[in-house]
Amino acid sequence: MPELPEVETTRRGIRKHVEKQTITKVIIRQSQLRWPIPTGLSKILSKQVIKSVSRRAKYLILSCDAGHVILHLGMSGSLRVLNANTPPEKHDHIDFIFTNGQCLRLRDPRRFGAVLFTKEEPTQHKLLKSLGPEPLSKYFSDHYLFEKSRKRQLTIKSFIMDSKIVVGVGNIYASEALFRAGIHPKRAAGKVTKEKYNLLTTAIKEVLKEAIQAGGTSLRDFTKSDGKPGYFRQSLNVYGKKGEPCPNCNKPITQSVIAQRSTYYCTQCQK
DNA sequence: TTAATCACCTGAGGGC
DNA sequence: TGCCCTCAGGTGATTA
Repeated sequence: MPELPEVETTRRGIRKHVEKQTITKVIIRQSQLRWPIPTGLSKILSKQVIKSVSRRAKYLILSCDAGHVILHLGMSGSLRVLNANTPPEKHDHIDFIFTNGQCLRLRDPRRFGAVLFTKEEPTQHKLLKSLGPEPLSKYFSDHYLFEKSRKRQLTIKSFIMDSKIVVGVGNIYASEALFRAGIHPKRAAGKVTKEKYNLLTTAIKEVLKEAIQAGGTSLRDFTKSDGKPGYFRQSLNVYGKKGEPCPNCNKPITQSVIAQRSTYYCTQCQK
């Protein structure tokens, strides 16, 4: 399931194959994703050169002179670069065909992903303009989180998963970062101390950096752009480890549901 | 304004 | 082996 490290891994994987390539056409097999793929996309992108592949939060942005393609991988999406003659398989919804005979292919079994197009600056698109800072940027700090959290009653886990606060912290990495920082996931965000936010900020940055270096976390659905799995799963301390001993104190890991999401934590180490 | 819940979708896995 | 049910999860929309 793609979170920020998986999206960044994908961006790095496809970038060298896609940048400076000229699109000949776009083949849409299934337009009903999270939102319908814009009609006329093939005509708009025909003969366009992809100038850059960038990322904002979990959105990938393919930029060309005509505008910007905004891609979201949703829950189960993956992008691969392969020969355009490779027969599509089930759930291969869209191909961007290039003049060099290659194509960029989106597969998304659960169809929670999205393919959108905008002529405006992508950061001003309605989906992107209200997003919080990138967690690995200098704008994401303990001071920022502390100030944003004052008087907030929601749980700290929901708080750090709110993309208006900070982008890219999904369910897996929220559990892992809170464990590293020693913060109970059900604690009210407004009750967390400045010192704990310092630990949490560091933990979020660390866990995301490590996951990017490992090529993401492969659970059920995620493979990298080369089709290989990511390896950060081997570094998870609590996620998916209900009943297993805590790596710090050996007390069994607890699972409960917070904001409709499975949450894993140690009641001994996280207060 | 804030917080909680719903809806979308399909594959995996468990129970029978 | 096959069927049925539950669970998983990102995020915008809706509701309270």
